Amino acid sequence: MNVEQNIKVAVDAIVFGYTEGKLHVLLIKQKYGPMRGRWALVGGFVKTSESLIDAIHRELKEEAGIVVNFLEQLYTFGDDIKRDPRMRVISVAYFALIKNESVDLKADTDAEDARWFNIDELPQLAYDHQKIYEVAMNRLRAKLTYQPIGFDLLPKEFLFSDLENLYSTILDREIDRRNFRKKILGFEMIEETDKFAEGKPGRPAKLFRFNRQKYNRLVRDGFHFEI
Amino acid sequence: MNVEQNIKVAVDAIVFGYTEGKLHVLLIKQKYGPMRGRWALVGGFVKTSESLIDAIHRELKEEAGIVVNFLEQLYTFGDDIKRDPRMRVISVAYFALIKNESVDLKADTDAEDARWFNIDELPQLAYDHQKIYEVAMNRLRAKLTYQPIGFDLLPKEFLFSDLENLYSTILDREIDRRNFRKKILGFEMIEETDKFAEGKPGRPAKLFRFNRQKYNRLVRDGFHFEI
DNA sequence: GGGTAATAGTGTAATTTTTACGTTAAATGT
DNA sequence: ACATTTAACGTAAAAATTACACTATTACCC
Repeated sequence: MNVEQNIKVAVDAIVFGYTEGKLHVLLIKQKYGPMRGRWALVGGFVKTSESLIDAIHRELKEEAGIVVNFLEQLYTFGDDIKRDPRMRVISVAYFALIKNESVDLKADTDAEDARWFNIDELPQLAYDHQKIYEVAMNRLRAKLTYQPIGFDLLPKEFLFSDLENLYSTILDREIDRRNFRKKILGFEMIEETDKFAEGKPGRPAKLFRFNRQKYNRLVRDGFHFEI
Repeated sequence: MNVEQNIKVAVDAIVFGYTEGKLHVLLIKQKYGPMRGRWALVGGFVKTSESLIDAIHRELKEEAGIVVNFLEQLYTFGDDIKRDPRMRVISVAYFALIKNESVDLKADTDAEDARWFNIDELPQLAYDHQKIYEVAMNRLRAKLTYQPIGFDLLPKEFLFSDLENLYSTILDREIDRRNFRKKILGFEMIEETDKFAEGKPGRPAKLFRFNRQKYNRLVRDGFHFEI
């Protein structure tokens, strides 16, 4: 069978990280092509015999040298025929979260540079990547309230104040410390460690750990996370 | 620029309808190709200069002669390299709802037949369409609880008992009639008409109407629908 | 070593939301 | 007129959410 169609398929990933109390996005400076010099999401063309998920994993490794912590399909952008000026390209966008501790960015052939940008200081983005970013921010905010993805942005062991801060930063609203703690602890999916934070003024805070097994068990039994 | 890639892009729509208290899915009997004789979702290849959304609207019209009431992207299926045995095809799947009153199915060139199937009596589906159906059912159930999409499956004017029935059928759980009515009416987005149901035993029921403008206004003001 | 500044940690009462539940109302068919 | 069928409705108990302020533990400075 011969299908008369000339559409190329790309994958792009929007990767969020959280450092120093701020949300960041990973961008790659384009080395070639019509968007040379502009910053863009991690991404590239899918190979003919490669699954979409393999393609995005490959690009994350090639362009930034990272392995992410959470990854899911976001949306497929294919309504703007001219989103790539060279030819018809549709992009299957992925949404990713990474614990910043695990990040060691390394630029590679396709990219002149890979960098984290504070979301309040994003440069002008290539292609329709600004649109993808906006869809992703909405997904992040929505998802944060009904799935425990905040833990995928924090180190394995974290402070309650960090978690609280992450929520109030991303959701952009104040959170009552006591009620928040009560609620989260009530879920019984995070555990105290016997370690304490060091090098900060004030009373040292306990470190906590998210127990994904416990969470999965709860979900199996019909539990629904909700902030 | 020349990209070495030979992937074809298709769109498929899973269309839900609700008639006689049962949920139905629209299927097309394949006339040609490797799945000849099998039932499949509405769909086909995207044209090179056609947006994805135009493509799915075109297929819905060509293959079934329908205009749907609600349409959104569901997921892009592209991880199974052999989902189409002929060549590499990825499918951008759409999720659609239709008021059955407006349905007048007409088969066309690509399809030998277009038919509604009760979801409890689905035939074996072509390609990976069973998988798409399952993802869509999950989306339908989830979405029903946090967006007023039930109204997109009912006639413009409907009975409370129909709405209640729709919810308990799709969510597969019992619903307390009084609490349900109280909650829905409390949202102030549906209106009484001065008409009554006819031709049924028992006390005649009032017909109601969903007011989308009111709903949109509520959403603008921060309202969140939730059953 | 005592005071101050900084962050961590905790409980209770009021309000709101959700749940559970039974009786009367209006029509049709015999 | 009476039996059957579905519609319509309100209240009390329970649960969840919100609002709110003080004590605890450390480091630093004098």
